[in-house]
Amino acid sequence: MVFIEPVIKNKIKLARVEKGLTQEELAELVGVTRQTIGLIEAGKYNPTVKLCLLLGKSLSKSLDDIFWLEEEN
Amino acid sequence: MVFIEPVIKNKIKLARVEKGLTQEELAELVGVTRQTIGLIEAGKYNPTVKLCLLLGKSLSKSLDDIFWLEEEN
DNA sequence: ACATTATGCAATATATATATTACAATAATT
DNA sequence: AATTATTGTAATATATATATTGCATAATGT
Repeated sequence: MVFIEPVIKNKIKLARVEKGLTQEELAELVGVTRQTIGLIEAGKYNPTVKLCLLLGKSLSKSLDDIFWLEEEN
Repeated sequence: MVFIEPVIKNKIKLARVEKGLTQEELAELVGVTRQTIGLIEAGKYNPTVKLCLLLGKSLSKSLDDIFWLEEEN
């Protein structure tokens, strides 16, 4: 039984820049710190669904638009 | 400035029963304990996006199908 | 060149997601 | 009715998401 570590990807940075927002501005919109946004964009944090939903709302994107599982070939 | 606490809703229980799975079976599929599934279904946990993606995969549903923000009227 | 803004990153602290164990309550089966 | 399977819940422990502070670096504007 081999457990494959799933890889979670996101488009937060792309969607944020499209909206003309800085990390700090987005952070304030969703109620977290700039560092948290930076680490999520860098793929180093596994955010909670509550934060993901707030990010989607602030970026006018659905969860499915922003977050997905990278398929293991 | 009044901060409204967002309410996160989910359809895990409905989707799980539709698939004919017990909490324990779903828990094993996604690699958590039965208690974690029970608490998520009861709306008492705010799961990570990684777990949400694995739940969606196991239940053949997208994130948007399962998780949403309850709108404040 | 200088000042300002935006981002990266590291160390430590705190809050909370999740595990573990256990028991009670309810539903389903025989 | 008795047994078994499923779910609810509580107490404590652990892992990790997030905050806080600070500094370095890159980008942008004057």
